[in-house]
Amino acid sequence: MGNSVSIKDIARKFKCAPSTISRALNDHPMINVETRKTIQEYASRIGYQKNTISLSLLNKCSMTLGVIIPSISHFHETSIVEGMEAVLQPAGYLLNICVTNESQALEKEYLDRLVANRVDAICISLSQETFDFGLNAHIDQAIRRSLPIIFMDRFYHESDVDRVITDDFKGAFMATEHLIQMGCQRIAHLHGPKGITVSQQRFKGYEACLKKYGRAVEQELVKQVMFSPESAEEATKNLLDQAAKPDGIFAVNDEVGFGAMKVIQERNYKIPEDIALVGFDDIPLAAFAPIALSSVSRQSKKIGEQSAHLFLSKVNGFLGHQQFTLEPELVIRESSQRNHFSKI
Amino acid sequence: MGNSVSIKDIARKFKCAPSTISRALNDHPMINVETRKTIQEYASRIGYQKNTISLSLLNKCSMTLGVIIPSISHFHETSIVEGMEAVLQPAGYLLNICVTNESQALEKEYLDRLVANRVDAICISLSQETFDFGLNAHIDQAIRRSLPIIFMDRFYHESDVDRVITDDFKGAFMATEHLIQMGCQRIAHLHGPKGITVSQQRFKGYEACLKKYGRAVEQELVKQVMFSPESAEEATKNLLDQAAKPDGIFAVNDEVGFGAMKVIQERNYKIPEDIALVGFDDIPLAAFAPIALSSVSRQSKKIGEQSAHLFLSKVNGFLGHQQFTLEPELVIRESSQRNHFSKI
DNA sequence: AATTCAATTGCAAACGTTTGCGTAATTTTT
DNA sequence: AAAAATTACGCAAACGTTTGCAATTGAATT
Repeated sequence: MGNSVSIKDIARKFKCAPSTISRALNDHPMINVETRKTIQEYASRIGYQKNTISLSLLNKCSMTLGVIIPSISHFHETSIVEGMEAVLQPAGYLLNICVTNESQALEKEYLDRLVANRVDAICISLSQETFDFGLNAHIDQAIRRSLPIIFMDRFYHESDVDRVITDDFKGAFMATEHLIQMGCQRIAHLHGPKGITVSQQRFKGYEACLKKYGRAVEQELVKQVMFSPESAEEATKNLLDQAAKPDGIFAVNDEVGFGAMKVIQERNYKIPEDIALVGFDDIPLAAFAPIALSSVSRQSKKIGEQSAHLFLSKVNGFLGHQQFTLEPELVIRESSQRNHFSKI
Repeated sequence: MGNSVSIKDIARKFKCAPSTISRALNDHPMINVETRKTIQEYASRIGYQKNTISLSLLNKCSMTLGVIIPSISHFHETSIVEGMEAVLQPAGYLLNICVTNESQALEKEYLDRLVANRVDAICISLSQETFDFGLNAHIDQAIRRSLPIIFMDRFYHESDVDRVITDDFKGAFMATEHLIQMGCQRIAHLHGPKGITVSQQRFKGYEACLKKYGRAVEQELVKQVMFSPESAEEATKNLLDQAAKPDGIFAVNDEVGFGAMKVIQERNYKIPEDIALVGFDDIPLAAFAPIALSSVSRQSKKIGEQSAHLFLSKVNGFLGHQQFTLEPELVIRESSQRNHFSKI
């Protein structure tokens, strides 16, 4: 930091102008080949490292992408980060990652800080607070200063915006349809917390699918859960305590699916014969479950990759907005594959 | 980026010097209260945002911490990031997160880039390649230019270095001792990939504990696994196929513990009565397992917090190196609590 | 009315790098 | 040998901000 060597220091050493050093280090054509060699050797010997801060100031680009996400503790978010990094590392970019914990206030503060740091763009998954109450003023302001904003998962304004999302509705639809095709007559849904976007989308997909097949949503087959084991287990117990039990369960995510599986097994029901089970997110542990858990993949890594590509295209001067909706993918495993054993 | 408004622009607008604007915006005492108000109002109206890049250049500090980690897909690493952010957000710092995928080459490149960006310090968990082959030259060089380097998990040089780690050896020891106290006579270990540091540390803890209780490591009770479901299941099957079966299993991590649990249940052994099971890392899903999985917590979040505090202390001028070793914590759940049911 | 003092504001340098332009030195061409 | 062209390097401005010091203004003191 304080004591790092600069181009000026090297210039003093060689009694020449800083510009000469700069040109030597950057292989400028108009430089004597001998001088260049001498300077380059000296620079690498003392471990000179270009100060990119001054370059950012000069070029008005920081080679940094700001990433604002509500959380970083789930497979989905870390996969997004992995996807971004895979694309942006080779392109020479760094990532500034900010976690908002679904708080609008923090999101606002981070956004300001990233703007102050002049990141080249921001990829954001809106906090629940921002999303629910439409508190977009800070985002709008950022867009107005023509900072590229790329939305992931949660967004607003259908058309005038860059975004990369997966179709949660469709994923839920697919999961439910799959259960129907496996012969399930009474399909329950473990509904996520009301306030959370994915909960709502996934319920709607479930609802729409039932409707398509001429079935109605039965209140007693929809139980709301928190994203905690206790909650998932309790809700499943309630489901199984009812007179008319479900023979299929679509869980809002894999964690909840795990809780359901636990209770189902404790009650000695067979999965998938008695009750078929499908989760969501396709976390790595889904395959590790006692009965490998069927799940819907959100293509999380692809969201990161696609967002990064969108960013690069904007850096390279692409004008106009781009919108990508990635297809969810149903991964069928033991927990719902009813012909699994009979086939063998 | 290109079109953002600067202090000079505002100065032109008010026909005064940039320094006046600067002082007004920073509440400098030697400024007319009227001027200040006018300027501040105008600035906030047009959404002026200070360019911190120029400040970084001037103050030789970027208010950014570089974080280099081998992976970001596990609970451990994301918790570290969470812990850091919790401490550093209020302090006004941003995080540059770089994922090396255990590659020394990438680690090197990221390190260079972070140095070029003049981050105020780097928190690093060495890549396996760097660690195994002692390819520390790039790290040493960074240290020599007096950039603060804080090691997490993997480090070298016992004393001349800042580091925050958890005692994996001790954690493994505790897990094994717990199984012994639960009355297990034949304790197996599902050993992680040979090359990985945690595998080695955890095996050593297992070994040392057995030794303390006058038992030897039995080759046929130690099976090596990859961190994949298939591998964990296969190894467990091998264990259970043997004539002398284990009555306790210490798995190198929770994912492997899940695989083991699956096979044990398939074979209709009872957990924990027939076979007690302990994992490692205490991932959130451990509590969701069909039989809630006992596990050793690495205090991942605390690693992040402590590293952040260490960083702040160095920023504030603390000289000399600091070394923290956090205590692992054994979380006992159903899978190993043998008096669990009898007590009720 | 001359002088001192305080209150505001301006000037310029600094941070590290790049780059267009000018200029000197050297070589080539007439 | 003079003119032109080429080569290699230096100068200075620019990016946006802060800050010590100088300068200006006006008021208060002698």
